[in-house]
Amino acid sequence: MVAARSDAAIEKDGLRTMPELPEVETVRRGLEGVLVDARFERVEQRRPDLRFPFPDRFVERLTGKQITTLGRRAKYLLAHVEGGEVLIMHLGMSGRFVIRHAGVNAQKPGEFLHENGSDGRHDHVVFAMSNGATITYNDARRFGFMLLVKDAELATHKLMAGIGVEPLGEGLTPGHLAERCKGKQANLKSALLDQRIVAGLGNIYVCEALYRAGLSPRRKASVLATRTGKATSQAERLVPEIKAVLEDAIEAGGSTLRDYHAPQGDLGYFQHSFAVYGREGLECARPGCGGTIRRIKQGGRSTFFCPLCQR
DNA sequence: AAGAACTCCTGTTGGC
DNA sequence: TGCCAACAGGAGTTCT
Repeated sequence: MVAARSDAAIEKDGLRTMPELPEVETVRRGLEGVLVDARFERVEQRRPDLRFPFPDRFVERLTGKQITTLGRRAKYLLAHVEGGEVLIMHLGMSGRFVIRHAGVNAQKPGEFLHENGSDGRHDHVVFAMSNGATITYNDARRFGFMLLVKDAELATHKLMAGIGVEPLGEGLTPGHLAERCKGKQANLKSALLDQRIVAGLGNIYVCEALYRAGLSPRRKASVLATRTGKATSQAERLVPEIKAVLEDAIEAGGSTLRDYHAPQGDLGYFQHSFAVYGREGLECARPGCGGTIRRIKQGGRSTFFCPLCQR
């Protein structure tokens, strides 16, 4: 439970963040080098389901196939494979990939996969690639999943069809937010978590973006739009902060990858420091504010914010 | 129709 | 010290 961790523990280990857009993008970059152009030499599926059942003939449909590209949409990883199918992968809450390179840190028989004490019992899928790399998908909570769909059906697949704009693309503008939030009675927090409005934001980065923008998570989403649906100053303020907080996090994840010389390629969890998330009871970091970070529940989830400078 | 509540899961944490 | 309930949350599903 991140929020209740002691300051000392946070100081020592940093916060472990759930996979939101920046984490998924970092995982994508980490996997790209070992997946793209390689073939699945062996695919091991160790249980019938994760969050959803694995696709029919999952192993057979991948084995021997070459991966052409590894993309990302919202929090989904999209591996296009030879033969016209796309492997859709979602990390859920606790999903991670561990990369082992041939001759460097290849797994020996009976060896524990993780240095963190895990005994490998949550290692659900293993990809042995033609380049010698072994990629293991580990997911304790099994909120993640893998699906296979035809290339041509990806765009209309029900998981993809309704997804909103990519926040780092040109689609996220104050005008877009205004249009989608006009008249919306739900609070700002819920609206920004809604994947149909903006893709890839999760609990943490919504809290952080609202903090940076000085907007209260309790305000109605309709604050972003005028009566005629034009962007308000609040929307103008929020959009650049959403982009900035995500870019900062991707940059931090990038440093994690660059600094990664250790034998364990554990992709999926990165240590960040946040301005509000997990900081209940601590002083607001905004110069001159002096407020105290509060935690409230919105939609059953924790929201962290400063009641003094977020209005 | 929009929005809230419920559901899946397991490791970690805090209270007693 | 051990036991157990509460909690973390993405997102599909079900409810109001």
